[in-house]
Amino acid sequence: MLDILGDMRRTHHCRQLTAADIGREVVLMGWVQRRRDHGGVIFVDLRDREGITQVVFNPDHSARVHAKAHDIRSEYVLGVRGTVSARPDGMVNPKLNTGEIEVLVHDLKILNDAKTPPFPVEDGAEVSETIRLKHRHLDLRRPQLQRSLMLRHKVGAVVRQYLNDNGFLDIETPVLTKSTPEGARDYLVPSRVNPGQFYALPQSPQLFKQLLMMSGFERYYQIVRCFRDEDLRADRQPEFTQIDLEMSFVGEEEVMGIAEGLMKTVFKAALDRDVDIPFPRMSYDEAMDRYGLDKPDTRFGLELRDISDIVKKSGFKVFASVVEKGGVVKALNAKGCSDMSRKDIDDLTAFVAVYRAKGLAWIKVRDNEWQSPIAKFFTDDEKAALAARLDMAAGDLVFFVADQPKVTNEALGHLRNHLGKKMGLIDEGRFDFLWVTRFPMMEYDEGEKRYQALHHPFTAPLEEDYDKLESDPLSVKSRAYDLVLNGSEVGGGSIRIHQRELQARVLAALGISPEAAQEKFGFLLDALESGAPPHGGLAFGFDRLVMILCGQPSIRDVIAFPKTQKAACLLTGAPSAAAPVQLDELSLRVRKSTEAPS
RNA sequence: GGGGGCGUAGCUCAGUUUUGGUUAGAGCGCUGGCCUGUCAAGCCAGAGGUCGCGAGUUCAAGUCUCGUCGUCCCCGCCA
Repeated sequence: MLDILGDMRRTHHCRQLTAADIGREVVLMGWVQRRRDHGGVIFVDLRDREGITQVVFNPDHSARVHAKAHDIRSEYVLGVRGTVSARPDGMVNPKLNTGEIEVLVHDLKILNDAKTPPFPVEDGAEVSETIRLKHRHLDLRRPQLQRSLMLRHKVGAVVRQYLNDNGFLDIETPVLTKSTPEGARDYLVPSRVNPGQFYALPQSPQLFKQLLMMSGFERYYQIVRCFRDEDLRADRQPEFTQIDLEMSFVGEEEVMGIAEGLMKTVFKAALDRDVDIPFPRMSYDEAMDRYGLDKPDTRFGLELRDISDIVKKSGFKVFASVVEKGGVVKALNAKGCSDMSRKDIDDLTAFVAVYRAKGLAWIKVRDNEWQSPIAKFFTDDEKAALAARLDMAAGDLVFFVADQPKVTNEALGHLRNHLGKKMGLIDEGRFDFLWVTRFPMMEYDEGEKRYQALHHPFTAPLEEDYDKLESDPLSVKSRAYDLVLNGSEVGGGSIRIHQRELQARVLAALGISPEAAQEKFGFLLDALESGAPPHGGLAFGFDRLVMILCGQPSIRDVIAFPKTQKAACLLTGAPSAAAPVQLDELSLRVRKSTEAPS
């Protein structure tokens, strides 16, 4: 069979040729971005993954090739042989890297034709995501996605290089593994040879990497797929990728140091930017106090201020009674926003209502007075104290939320981010890293009436808090740390528990009985008795990190084949019904209403 | 599980409320013709519609009602 390429082999890619190549004979291969047929001369913008070069078919140069070029349409696959030529005077295209030259074609191979694409394959074309995902193979031809996925590759490559250089071993862990009913919902895989039994896909390789430390590998990493069967978001996919690492004989400093070096390396390689290390650190309590969230965006101020002490005895009963009941009143001062309309404020009230805030009080600071529905409730002393605490000046607009700490912080924390964007306070060119440390070990789950690990149950408590594990579990701080970048959690980890007795105490504090602990984590508890070294580690959200590096608003934009909000793949049609034969083999039966048509 | 937005030509949208009414429009793309320097090529002509789907109200539904499906954003959820 004759190879369609014949003797034609690519010599250059479509971003490579410059004025220095004028006169050379070259072969380019790629897709037709656009064809401009002037009846006489025909121009084709030829695109490959690197860029675009204009190729020219001139009847005076080769009538045969020119005639053939009439059949060319968008997205046809071409091989062209021709001579690199200077563009005529005044015809240079400054918008193209290769705009100084063009290739005058004397040999054309149409390697494949193509149907008219359902949407233009180019950046800036506003096409619905549904259509794009249905034809993802075409969507992926767009330069933006090509750049993003190439950057993703580059980041992965430098991560591996950096970790290899620092003594980490890339070790694979199972994908078909054991369900750990703590935490997120598992994806389950039925076992054919064990009827009625299921594997779970890993939510992370957490326990395996700890076991590898116990096995003596000392430094482990993996760029690894993780699975969580929870509802999707712009930054959450059911399968996602982590840069997962673990180290033995270390404390927080060593793990954070490796992570900082890794980020520095990545930012240099990906964006040619120098980031300052070490990164600043902030305790969880301070983050909540100043920003209301455990992942503060530190690129702008607009910090929250607790004013509970000032208003607890005020005539404004809403504030006073919230403080009375153990809640907090916090405020943020939107400097210079006093011209905000009533509708704007109503919209913001609706915005915080999403986070369960029952209202949003406000004060507009005018030259000589406060314009506010609540100002009349405060004494002159209280007003003076508020003005001082909140740095109120003419032109300011101050917002207040009064509720239980969780609600107040969450509402104002998100309002802060919202206003930060709206008021243009964020320098988009900035990358602010922040370590958030000293997380609480656990929180109380009102719904399930029990304590839950904030991080995960294998996180070590601070040594000084050991004795409070039973008596005052909510006050116990952990040796966990999250890495926050521009208000987004990009990584998290901890020093782990490496002593069986302590692990048993923590599991007990979480309300897990010794029997249940043995059943779920027995293999870990056993391993902890066999000489487990002190160890700790960290995992980065690879997709999120690449998303930020690419300046994209969704991780779907940095994943080749992402899923929709209903966890469907529009390209392949997954998920789909299973054939009755398959279900039989797996000893499964599906409810009638959802059965596959047979 | 809940709240909100969107669904009309291949694509992006207008038309949908105020006011249900004959033949549903535009731009881009596509097809054909003309055209030898364009790069958002130009000029002329043309084709292209299950108004997401299903019921209902009505003399009459893209438009009103109910349901349903898909998609996006958010809350819950995501140790």
